Amino acid sequence: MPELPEVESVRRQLTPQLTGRRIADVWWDAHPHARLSDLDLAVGRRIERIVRRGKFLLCTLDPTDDGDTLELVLHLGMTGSFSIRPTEPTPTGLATTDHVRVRFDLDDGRTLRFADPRRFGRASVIPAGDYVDRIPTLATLGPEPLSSAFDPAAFAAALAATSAPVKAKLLDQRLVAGVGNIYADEALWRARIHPASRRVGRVRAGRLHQAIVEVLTAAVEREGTTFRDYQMVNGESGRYAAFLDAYGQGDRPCRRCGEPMRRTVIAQRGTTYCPRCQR
DNA sequence: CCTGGTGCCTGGGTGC
DNA sequence: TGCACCCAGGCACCAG
Repeated sequence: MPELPEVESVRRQLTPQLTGRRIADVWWDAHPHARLSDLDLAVGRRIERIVRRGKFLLCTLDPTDDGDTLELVLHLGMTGSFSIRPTEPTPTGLATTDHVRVRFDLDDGRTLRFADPRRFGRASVIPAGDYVDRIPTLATLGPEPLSSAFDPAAFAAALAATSAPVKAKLLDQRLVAGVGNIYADEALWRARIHPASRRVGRVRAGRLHQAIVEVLTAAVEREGTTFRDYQMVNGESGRYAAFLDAYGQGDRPCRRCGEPMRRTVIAQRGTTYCPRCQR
């Protein structure tokens, strides 16, 4: 379940490996449900830089001979991961046994492999910045939580504007970008807000804003959380799992008050919270 | 527009 | 041991 800290960790590992490299060849999975499109357009292009927006990785490609600027958009979904290894001398397509969905053969004898067992990830080449038509979620993405664009007053106003459970709003990506199930539970625990709460006033919104920033900052420092599937480009695990206070702690006492943590379902997502100190 | 519900996908776990 | 079933969840899509 790669969320902002995990995707940021992947970006930091990919950037020195891929920046300046030219994509010599691309192989990809023709599965009918694969969320892969126009990857052939990346052939011959050089990767100029990689930025992250929410849970998306955006790779800017150098202009084509026709002067078009394209962008490679990557999303890890639930189970996506990247690895870099020497290009196989005899290309045989994809190694489907380990769920490789895309192979980007680079100009330096190495291959970037995108594996994704559950096929929830995506990889698309689009005209740079053309999100409204191609990737609506990216077009309506909320502010980056670890930037000055994440404004407490605007966040409070957005929380007050609608009546869905606060956890659903955190998962929505339009109020704030990059928060998924793990860090939603963590931030709500830290802010002492019940995940099903439909009314979050200014004071609690301020606490939640601060909790989101703190939790994501701490998780980025630990290179994210490895709970099940996520791993980094180098195959290592994120180290934040040992610091989780809420997510996956359904059988433990609350680390703040000792009350047994409770597990429920909110917004169709498994949700763990403390019934005593999250009101 | 807002909200909640379903489906997509597959490995791993559970219960019989 | 085998097998049916269910669950994990980011996002697209749909209905009310």
